[in-house]
Amino acid sequence: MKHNLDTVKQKLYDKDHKLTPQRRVILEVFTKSKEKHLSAEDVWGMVKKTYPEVGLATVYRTLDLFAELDVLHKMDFGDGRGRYEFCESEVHQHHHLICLNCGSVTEFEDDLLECLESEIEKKNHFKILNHELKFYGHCNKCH
Amino acid sequence: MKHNLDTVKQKLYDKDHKLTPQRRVILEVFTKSKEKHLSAEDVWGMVKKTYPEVGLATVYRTLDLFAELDVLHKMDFGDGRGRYEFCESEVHQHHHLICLNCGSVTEFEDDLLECLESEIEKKNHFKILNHELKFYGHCNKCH
DNA sequence: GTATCTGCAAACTCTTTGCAAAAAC
DNA sequence: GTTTTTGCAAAGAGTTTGCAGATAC
Repeated sequence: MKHNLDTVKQKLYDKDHKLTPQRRVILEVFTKSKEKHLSAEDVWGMVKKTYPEVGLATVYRTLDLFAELDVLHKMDFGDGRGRYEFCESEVHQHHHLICLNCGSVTEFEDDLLECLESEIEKKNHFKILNHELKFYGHCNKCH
Repeated sequence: MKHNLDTVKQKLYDKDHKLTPQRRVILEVFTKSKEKHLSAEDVWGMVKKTYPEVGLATVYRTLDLFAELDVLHKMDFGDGRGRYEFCESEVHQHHHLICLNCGSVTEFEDDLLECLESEIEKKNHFKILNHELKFYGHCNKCH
């Protein structure tokens, strides 16, 4: 699932939403930023560079909307603010190593959980839609 | 690691904290409540039944303190409020199935991750202190 | 032209903090 | 007696909402 302007436009129109310059710029921020896990305030700061009059409320509303359309994925690293990144797939995200000292977030991929899921689903009568695995500890800079 | 009044008392005294009636009652709430994942407001509601004049700030401060002493473990289920439960072990907590419809939280145990950890530590130069695994989906009531 | 979207300010929720009085030891 | 702890009220952070004007199509 690769998101470009056209696929997002389509998703918006499918649900009677419009493509506004604000939404376009917010989307651009995510394609261009090298930091992946952006908070609303982060996004706002970057959007204002090309669109200074944008409101923070618009950023929040847009991030919400994009999360609803499965364009962005909302995460929580326990620091009291939501973080957003592009949805990797329809189903599962990758996982995160979170440094308790400096707060840095590293990603890693793993398929081990997939095989666990069907077992857990059966045992608990629970339909799994997504999973989230986080390791907390100290990164190589903070040893 | 089983926490009773005496072990907690010891932990408090070890760090020059005092055992107050408020702290005693808050601890009791966790031993007596059948719902395990309590928010500060939850705890406050239950504490007030036996100690009506307690302040919410005291509850927050006590939960913080207990988390620092590894008596309680603070969690986050993505609903914008912190949740607390007894620490299961010095190292790792169990994991959670979170229903996206009704918000119910079920627990499950699994040791599969333990074997993953040393591999991840080596590959990423990351010292893992704790991990957190959550499955989001629909519980048996909400199918 | 009409429904959606925006910016602003105000409201809201959860949590933290400053302070003087109270309590633990 | 000293230090920690408490309750209160006020402040703080992050997020949401109501509304009138603006914009996409």
